[in-house]
Amino acid sequence: MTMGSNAGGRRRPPTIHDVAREAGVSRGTVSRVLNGGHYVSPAAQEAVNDAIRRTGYVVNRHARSLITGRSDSVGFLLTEPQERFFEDPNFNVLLSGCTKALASHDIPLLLMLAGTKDERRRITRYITAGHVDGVLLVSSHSGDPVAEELREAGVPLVACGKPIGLGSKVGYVAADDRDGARDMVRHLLAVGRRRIGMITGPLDTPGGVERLAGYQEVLTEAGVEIDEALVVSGDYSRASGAAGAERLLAQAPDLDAVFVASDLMAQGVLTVLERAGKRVPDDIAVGGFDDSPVATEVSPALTTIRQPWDRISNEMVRVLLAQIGGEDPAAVILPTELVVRDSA
Amino acid sequence: MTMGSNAGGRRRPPTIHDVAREAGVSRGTVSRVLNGGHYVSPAAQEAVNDAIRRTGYVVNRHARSLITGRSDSVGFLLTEPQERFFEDPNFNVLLSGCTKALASHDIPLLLMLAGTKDERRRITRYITAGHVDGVLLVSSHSGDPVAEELREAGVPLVACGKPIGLGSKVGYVAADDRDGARDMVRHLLAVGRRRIGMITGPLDTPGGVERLAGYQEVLTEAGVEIDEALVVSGDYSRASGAAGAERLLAQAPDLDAVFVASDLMAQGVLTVLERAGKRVPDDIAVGGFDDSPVATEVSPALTTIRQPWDRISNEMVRVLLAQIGGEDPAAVILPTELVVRDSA
DNA sequence: TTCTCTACTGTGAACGCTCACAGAGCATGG
DNA sequence: CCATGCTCTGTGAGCGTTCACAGTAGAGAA
Repeated sequence: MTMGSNAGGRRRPPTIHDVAREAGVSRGTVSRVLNGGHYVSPAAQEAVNDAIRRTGYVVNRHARSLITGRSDSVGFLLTEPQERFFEDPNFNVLLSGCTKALASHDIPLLLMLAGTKDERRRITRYITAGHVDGVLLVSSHSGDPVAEELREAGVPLVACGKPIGLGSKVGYVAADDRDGARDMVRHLLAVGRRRIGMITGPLDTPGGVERLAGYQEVLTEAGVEIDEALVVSGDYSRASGAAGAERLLAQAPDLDAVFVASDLMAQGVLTVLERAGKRVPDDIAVGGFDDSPVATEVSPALTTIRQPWDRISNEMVRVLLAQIGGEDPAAVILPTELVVRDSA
Repeated sequence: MTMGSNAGGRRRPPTIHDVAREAGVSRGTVSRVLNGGHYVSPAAQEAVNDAIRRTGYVVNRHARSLITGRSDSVGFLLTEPQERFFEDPNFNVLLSGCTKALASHDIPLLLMLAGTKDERRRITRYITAGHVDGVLLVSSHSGDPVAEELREAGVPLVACGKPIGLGSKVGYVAADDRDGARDMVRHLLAVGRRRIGMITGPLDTPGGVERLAGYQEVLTEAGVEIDEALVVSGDYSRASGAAGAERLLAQAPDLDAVFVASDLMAQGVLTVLERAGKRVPDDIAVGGFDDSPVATEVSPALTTIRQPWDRISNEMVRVLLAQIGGEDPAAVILPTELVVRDSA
């Protein structure tokens, strides 16, 4: 234990050379041990590992990157209007999931927020210069200029949710929105509801469109007439959920259930219903989407569709690393799960 | 415009050598232009800048870091139980504020989440190996082993909120919790309340302690007797706010105001009060703390204490960069602001 | 003139690593 | 016996930058 507790001025850290000398082998052998250990004798292997432990050696990533051309880091890029995502608890789950999945590969995550035009320019420049090996993208909007530019530059890219307007050269991971919506509406039918309204997500995003499609499909299958007045659109935010509920109550007083495309909106809906004197689920059943933390914090607890955020983040990382490794971009659709609680 | 739109396989990017040749100067001169431009003639300056623009040159940070020993990147380290922070909208504001403040210095932020023991080990290793120049720390708990180890290794460190148990070698930036609490309680007194309860934050954190101290100070000054039954403790979460409100109502039915140490808890309080048939603010005034997004989403909108999160993140970055530059760790206390809305 | 000082420029030498290559040792097969 | 192949090891070069140093030119002072 000659290392450590050297408070203040840091001393020069051991290099691969020091390890080689300590282990009685050459730099090349140490390097081979560090990178998988192929073509290394067991004896050398052990000697090197011992030496690494004794010296407290940690690879200098800059030197490695300089020669390999890889940075061994990836960017997490958010080009959405940030308020929307930062308000959304799912975003944090996604971000932390990706961070941890990457950490297990010893790859740091660089957070990149593209708000202003200046930031967009800077970030594009940073990424295309090769300072990260690939990018995890959160941007459901169509025609995202940053994403488009990165795609053209050939940067490995994996989006969360199916991206609009980007070609086939980007991978993506998404929950099966349509199937989730189907499950929820089937459940509402199963508990005896017939006048089922819906508050959709933004309809310029695939997620928003798919959830609406699932809703319509099941009703059609069940022979329930689709009433235009029962569908209003929102943007996933609490406020838009409240607004949607008010419109819905006005347009269709005989509503007996509502499928809300996000839990956050559902929270707004519950507030409005309570104020309007409607009991949930007795008078009106409410189904959410996401299974975000708020689902269990509201009263009654939300029946909702769980998006497998942990799996989504893991898959995003897996697909991105594969893509960095030279594989073709993959599209992954993950199953959702109906979570029945008190609201429906 | 010979660059760009080279879809697929990236070509070798221009180096400082290419720029030098293009500008008709030496590598050294280009390097000097890149690093502040001292001791460079205006003519050379211009020639180099032109050449940079023509070639689309971007510095190779790995090569630079290899020789300077700096990484020109900083870590954002979260050692708290993550749920607590990820649930808190302020955390996102802090994170995005730091990211942007750093971006304006062209310094990437590496997100580091220390949950499991394995992650803690990995992160400590990563940081002490010098892969980041400094660390922005979110960890109000006392006796944080990761932070302690980093401090001992001499890593520049700036905490958000006054850290407990860390020596004077770490900088920190905090809001003036005590003063904020004083302002709120004075306001409650000013609107005629006398039986003022409090739901505190965690009392093993300076923030929690300070807010309680401010509450007690003002009541004492005002000659109001401090009643033990009027103070219950929470942990900043919605659920603990609700629980606190229930205890408070049981212990002190004549309560006419309550100062809640976070907006999130206040949200829980409002729910309980509504259910108990208490009108806010008529029967009971509610004061929050943070001015987080929920403050305006609940009804009635919360009167609260605004923490200057944008300034906090900017200051954290400023202090950290100064510390990396060799200055001594600084402690910065920023003023809070009373925001009067409907709940008190 | 000559000497000094300042402003500017170019030139190796690093930084710590990986990679290609050469070569050693050993077994196998003809 | 050499030829061939395999496993393993060491060596030199080079990744793209900064830094220390040497050196040039011109201005000003002695």
